[in-house]
Amino acid sequence: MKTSNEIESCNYCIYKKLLFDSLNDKEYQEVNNSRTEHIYSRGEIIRKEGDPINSFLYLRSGLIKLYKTNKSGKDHILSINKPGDFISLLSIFSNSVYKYSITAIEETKVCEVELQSLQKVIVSNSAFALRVLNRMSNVSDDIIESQFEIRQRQVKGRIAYFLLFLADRIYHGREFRLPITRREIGELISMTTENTIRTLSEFRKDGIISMDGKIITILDYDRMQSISKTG
Amino acid sequence: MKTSNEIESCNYCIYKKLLFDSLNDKEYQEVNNSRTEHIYSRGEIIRKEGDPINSFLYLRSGLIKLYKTNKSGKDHILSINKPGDFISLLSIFSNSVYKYSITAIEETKVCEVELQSLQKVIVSNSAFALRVLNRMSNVSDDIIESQFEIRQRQVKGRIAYFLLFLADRIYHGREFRLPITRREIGELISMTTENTIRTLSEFRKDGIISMDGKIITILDYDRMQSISKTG
DNA sequence: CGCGGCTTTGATGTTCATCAAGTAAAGTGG
DNA sequence: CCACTTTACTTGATGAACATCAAAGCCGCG
Repeated sequence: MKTSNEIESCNYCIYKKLLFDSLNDKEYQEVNNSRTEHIYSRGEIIRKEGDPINSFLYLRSGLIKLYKTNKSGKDHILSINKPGDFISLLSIFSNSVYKYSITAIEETKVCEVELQSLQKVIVSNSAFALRVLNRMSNVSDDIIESQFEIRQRQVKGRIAYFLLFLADRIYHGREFRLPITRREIGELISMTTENTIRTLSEFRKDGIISMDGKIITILDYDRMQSISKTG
Repeated sequence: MKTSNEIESCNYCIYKKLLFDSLNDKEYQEVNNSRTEHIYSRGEIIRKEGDPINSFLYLRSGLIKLYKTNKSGKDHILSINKPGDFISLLSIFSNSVYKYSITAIEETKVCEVELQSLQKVIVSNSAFALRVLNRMSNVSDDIIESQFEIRQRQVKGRIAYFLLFLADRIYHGREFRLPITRREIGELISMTTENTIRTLSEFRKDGIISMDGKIITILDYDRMQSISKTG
């Protein structure tokens, strides 16, 4: 992890509109003065389940995964998040430690604001508080939603759902580089690595996707959607 | 649904300590004046996915299920909640409609506070706001936690996990009446009704539980725990 | 260059869903 | 309150979906 010496201005940050718009100058200074920026490279752990929470984190650029590790040491990915999503969940108000681990799956820039400063501003500015809550609850709701969608499908449908998630919500295009390994896809959709690979290969053989290592192109979008719905 | 004419005092309510303790007299009046009580009998729908949110709900007595219905019409239960848990999720601050359906699975008393009153008090009293958030985020976190636990087990482990949940967290004893049907257990643990029944029967044959209709007694608690862990 | 993690495919067996068919229990209308 | 209808429960048989084990090629990195 690298901490930037020169802090970037928030003027062009997506969070400017999403969040900080409702702050007055003094409040903004309070937040900004306690704000630091950190850059994590692919694979670096940002926070571990059980780490103490003493700051509020949001993702400025890059991509992260939220996951939990079970007693056997197996990871289960809860969600993949992009800029605009919060990293900190609501636990920052209730739990003293992180309930989930967070790892960068691409080079990722994270903004960190000390919890004390955030709380000060939240108490004084209820419009801001509402926005923070709003965003945080979205993260939880999205996790619950996607788990709901995953659990009612079988392998093919799960893979299709995941590929469409990447195409539509993350990369906004039909060709992209898989940000995670095939093992991790398995950890996300609750399947073994082998079956994940087998299903991707089937999609390739059936002409639904083309695949070159991690580069995936969705060739038949309609069929993919149909598999995601029915599978 | 029956609406009580005489509103009960909050003095002996569990939420008194959990929530309303931090309110001053004026704030308490604000909340209490807009508060109504409703009694739902077993099976009655309290809110449906998509219903507009215009109040804040909490469970005073009884038992409810939170669930979502998929496009094929199949229900998936997200959680079972008891008094002390909130019914309203964080969506009350962000979404205008319920994201989950809520149904009483036992005779249930629900307190309802108009959203406007709640928001007024939240803005004026940050200690109260924090407590509300706290409780609400717990509900989301619990859903995510239990889905995480369920998805890494197979049938026997899932059933064992669920029975231990009932014994330890809901009924605080080894003998209890199943609050939901076997089909609903399937909807909760993502299994078919038949396999749910078969597994319960196996547990009975193996002397781990005894079963008389909906009455379950856990005979061998240790073995049940071991199945929940390893299965 | 070699080691470890990732990827791939095949063979095999287990777990689970589906279908079928019947009993029991619970709710409903006359 | 009883006949009727629906829903819940149960068991067995069968096949599909999936995990596991095994073995080998690939790739990146120190």
